[in-house]
Amino acid sequence: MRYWLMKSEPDVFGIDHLAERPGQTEPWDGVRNYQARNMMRDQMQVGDQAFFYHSNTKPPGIVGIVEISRAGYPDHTAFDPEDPHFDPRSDPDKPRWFMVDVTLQRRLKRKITLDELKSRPELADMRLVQKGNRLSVMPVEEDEWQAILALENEHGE
DNA sequence: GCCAACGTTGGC
DNA sequence: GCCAACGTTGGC
Repeated sequence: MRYWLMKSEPDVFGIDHLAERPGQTEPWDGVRNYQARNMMRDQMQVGDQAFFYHSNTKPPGIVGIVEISRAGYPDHTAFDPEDPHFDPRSDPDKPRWFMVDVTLQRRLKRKITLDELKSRPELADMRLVQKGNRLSVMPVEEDEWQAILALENEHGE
């Protein structure tokens, strides 16, 4: 079992949207970055867990935990000209983009902010806290995962 | 709203 | 294959 972190803008698709979906499950569609695509297509497995991170909001941070409930499969939004994530280069017979399904496991008791993650020496190696990071899907080491969960029960800054 | 960082595209 | 131009991400 692996651990991940997945970013989304709460105005576009946040944890409240996920909570309202049938089965609290939703395809993680629209990812158009090859590194993120490769991880979803090749590495994510059913049962893996991921932090749900809210980006482009004040303050950005981790708000919940989701489980990967379906492994990588073609992102059909790339085939639909009406869809904002349409990509004419993705052929249904040879899809360029992939997605997974995520199911809400639980919300965190409080948002663990990016500032807080940055302040922790044990998390300094996380790609999330490094300058210029733009990857929307990234692996999280098990010790980092546990360290972040431990923060949940501490007071915020 | 700004803009630094970074990924992608395409001319050469 | 290089790299300038361009588009996007995402913190601030």
